[in-house]
Amino acid sequence: MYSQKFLSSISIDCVIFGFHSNELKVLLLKMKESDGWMLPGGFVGLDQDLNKEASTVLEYRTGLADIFLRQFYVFGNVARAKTDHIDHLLAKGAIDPKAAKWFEQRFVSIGYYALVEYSKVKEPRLDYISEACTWMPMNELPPLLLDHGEILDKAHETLKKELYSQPIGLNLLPEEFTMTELQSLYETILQRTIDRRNFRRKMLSMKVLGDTGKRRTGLGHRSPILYTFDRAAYQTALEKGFQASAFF
Amino acid sequence: MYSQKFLSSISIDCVIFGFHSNELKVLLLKMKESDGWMLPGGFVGLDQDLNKEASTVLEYRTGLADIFLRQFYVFGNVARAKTDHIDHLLAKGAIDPKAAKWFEQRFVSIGYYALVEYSKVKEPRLDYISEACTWMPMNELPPLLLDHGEILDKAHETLKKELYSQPIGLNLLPEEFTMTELQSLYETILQRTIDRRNFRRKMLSMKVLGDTGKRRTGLGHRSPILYTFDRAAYQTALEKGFQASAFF
DNA sequence: ACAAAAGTGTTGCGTATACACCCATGT
DNA sequence: ACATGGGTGTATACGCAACACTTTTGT
Repeated sequence: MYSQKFLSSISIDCVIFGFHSNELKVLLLKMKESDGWMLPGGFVGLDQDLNKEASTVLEYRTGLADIFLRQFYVFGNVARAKTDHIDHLLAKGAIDPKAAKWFEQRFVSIGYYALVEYSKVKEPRLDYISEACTWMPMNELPPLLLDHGEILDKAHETLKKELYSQPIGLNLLPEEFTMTELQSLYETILQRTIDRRNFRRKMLSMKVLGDTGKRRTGLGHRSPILYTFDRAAYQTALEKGFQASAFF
Repeated sequence: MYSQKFLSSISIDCVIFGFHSNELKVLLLKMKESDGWMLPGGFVGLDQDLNKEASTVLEYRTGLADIFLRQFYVFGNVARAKTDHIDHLLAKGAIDPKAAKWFEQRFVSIGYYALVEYSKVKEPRLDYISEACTWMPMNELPPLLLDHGEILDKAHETLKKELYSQPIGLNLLPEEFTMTELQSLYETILQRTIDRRNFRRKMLSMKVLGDTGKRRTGLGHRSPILYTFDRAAYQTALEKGFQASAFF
């Protein structure tokens, strides 16, 4: 049973962001026998490191390993554990009654957010209490169960902040992309427009982009340059961060 | 017993920062029957909110309520729970053997850091396994048990980062202070020197300082102006943050 | 008078912002 | 040829960084 395999009272919730057709999307689970959606999550194996377990959840859902994944907040209010929907699931037979005790307990949930390349995720995997696992656009989110709406908001807020001190995009875009696509990603996350020319200058000054020499053709206009991320430079920028000393 | 009162597997560790005689200090517990020191911490009551419980720990140790207190990271590696020192404490009789099971379990610990006004903390309170609770300077830390050294480092690192996007000082300085004292706090946290004139200009431009009209006298030189924080402005700056849009 | 720290202003430089024109491509 | 988006440059403003002299106070 659960209690012999997992640490009790602790859960992990993952906000998995993807970017597709100019929209920021999140991977959500549609629960069986319920109108509500949830964030994919899991529990912590008795002999597993916490962060490792979070990437296991991620890998299970997306099939992707070595992905940008980061803790952003711990949700530990008593009130978050209104288990109405668990009762509902039990009543409907979606959860094994023997596991009821486990699911009815109060959980302190550690929130992680991940950035993944939309196109690399093939068929998000289901578990036995979910009837669907799909990308949902951030703009038109379905109703979320428990406090998952709040968790999602906080993740988005964190992502916005991180954008200012770190490069972002390596994990969200395909291998090769145009400057406009990169800008579109930034605009989507920040929810505002950015001047094209200034954006380009700023990005190039970061020295994390490599020009592939190639161009994307077939559009009804001038062919844009295809860029890649310079992995080494990107990694350095991630670790060191920007503008940490742009003060005093 | 513990397991009837607290969520299992979860602990809270608090890094409580204070500032005194130009040194950044941390409140640490000296353990009975051991050479090691620990961060003050606690567990989460079954019917208590997580953040609330963290401020309970803080209040218990310092006697202060309504203090700057923030989550900064969750420490959840399996390896962090080397319980050698627990065995030691048990052997020495410092822990009730009936509680052994509780203390021997693996904990995932939620790290909080707090900023408190050194002079407001009278006698840090002890518990039954600590023989001392005192302010220790960050520069000359004693040996810490478990992964508490790592936790402390991460807290300090976080504090440094936050300094760039938020005002800091309201919780660390006395009600009235000179510009030099404020600068000294910043220099101590950042571990570097700052130009006096630039610092003053920057601080005043933040509009969070109020001139009390008073001056500190009795020093062998020109009497410096005493400032206070404008609480309302400070609070706004905390919530909104600085330079969030100093990019694009 | 002297020592020690506080108060004050200016200049340069780099970076963010605002803004407009020409270029390449597919239809 | 034309429409559509891509590529490029310049001028301005603001903020950070560097830097030196005068003022106040206690001894």
